[in-house]
Amino acid sequence: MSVPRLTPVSYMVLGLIENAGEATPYQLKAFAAQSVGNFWSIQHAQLYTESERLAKAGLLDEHREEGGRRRRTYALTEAGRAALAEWRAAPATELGELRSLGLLQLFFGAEKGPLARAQLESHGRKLAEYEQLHAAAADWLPEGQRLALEAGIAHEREWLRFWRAVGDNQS
Amino acid sequence: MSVPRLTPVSYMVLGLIENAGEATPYQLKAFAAQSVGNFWSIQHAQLYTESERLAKAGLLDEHREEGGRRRRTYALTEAGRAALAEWRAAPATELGELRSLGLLQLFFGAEKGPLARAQLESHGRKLAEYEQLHAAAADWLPEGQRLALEAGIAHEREWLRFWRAVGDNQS
DNA sequence: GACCATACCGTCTATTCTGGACGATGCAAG
DNA sequence: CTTGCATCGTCCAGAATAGACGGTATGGTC
Repeated sequence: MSVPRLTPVSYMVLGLIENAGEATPYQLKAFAAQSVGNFWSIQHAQLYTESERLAKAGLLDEHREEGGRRRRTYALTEAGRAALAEWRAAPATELGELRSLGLLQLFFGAEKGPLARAQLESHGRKLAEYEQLHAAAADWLPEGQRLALEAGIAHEREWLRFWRAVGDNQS
Repeated sequence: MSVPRLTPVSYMVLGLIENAGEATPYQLKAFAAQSVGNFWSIQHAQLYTESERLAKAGLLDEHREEGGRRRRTYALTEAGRAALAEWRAAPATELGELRSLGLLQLFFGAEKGPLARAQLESHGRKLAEYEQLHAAAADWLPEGQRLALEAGIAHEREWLRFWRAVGDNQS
């Protein structure tokens, strides 16, 4: 019940469980993989440890299957709901970081041509994936999730512009 | 001399030291803060541990002041130079992640107005900083570094577009 | 109804990274 | 000479990562 530090990952878990009503860590993994994981990925193992941690802190309610796999299913407690609401109500001012390996290589003087080609390939693929997702899901997705997806699309387009420019004026 | 896993941070340290010729971790911290740290930040403590690790691996040469602060100064060895070159020659295909706390809050249903305002403020500030840096340094910066800065600027502009749109069509 | 392949699911370990406290040294102004 | 600030380095607890490993359920096939 003691309240440990809540990290972005904590809120991710709380938020995902709020969306789902209740879920096992394994299910969270699947939800995350095709949504929030696209811009904030985490290790699957962490979903297990984080859920447990949040349960210990009284923010999640845990109950476990009797037989078989003994799956743990989690749901929000009132305290969990409150913590999530409180976090949402305090707009973040922090900025993300690009953390692009390709950009790092460029920064340290890698050859532009091959690097641009490699990155264009990857970003092109990712953009196509996002666009397909958007076409399929845009009108039933909650607005925040749709907007997040659109942010992802916009940044992928920006990366394509960028690497195209890098690749063009090189040899 | 055994070669441990080299991480992006390893190459960052190697690259920074290559730029500087030789440097103490404390100096690296200063270099990083105003350049590569803008898109791939690390803890200052890690510069000390990573330098030591790389020295143990034979990629850096370490020598220590006799008196006073007993600063350690590092320089690339041949092996270090080679490792860096090898890394640069293998173009990364990985993609970065947005990892924006604000986007996370939006995803999970935070109110758009206040969030957009907070983010616009932060991104506006950052963009101004980048633009000033670009104006001051664009023509003497190595090309890769200049391009990285321009990537940062472009993405900040994209964020501003995005959060403006989010803030506009809200209540 | 034994078997096998394959999906489903959870845990574990080693290592790295983060956040931030803490403390020491050096320098300059009063 | 002492006080205050910048410089500089170390340390620790806890969070996160990478990925190996192992167990459980399911549904064919022979």
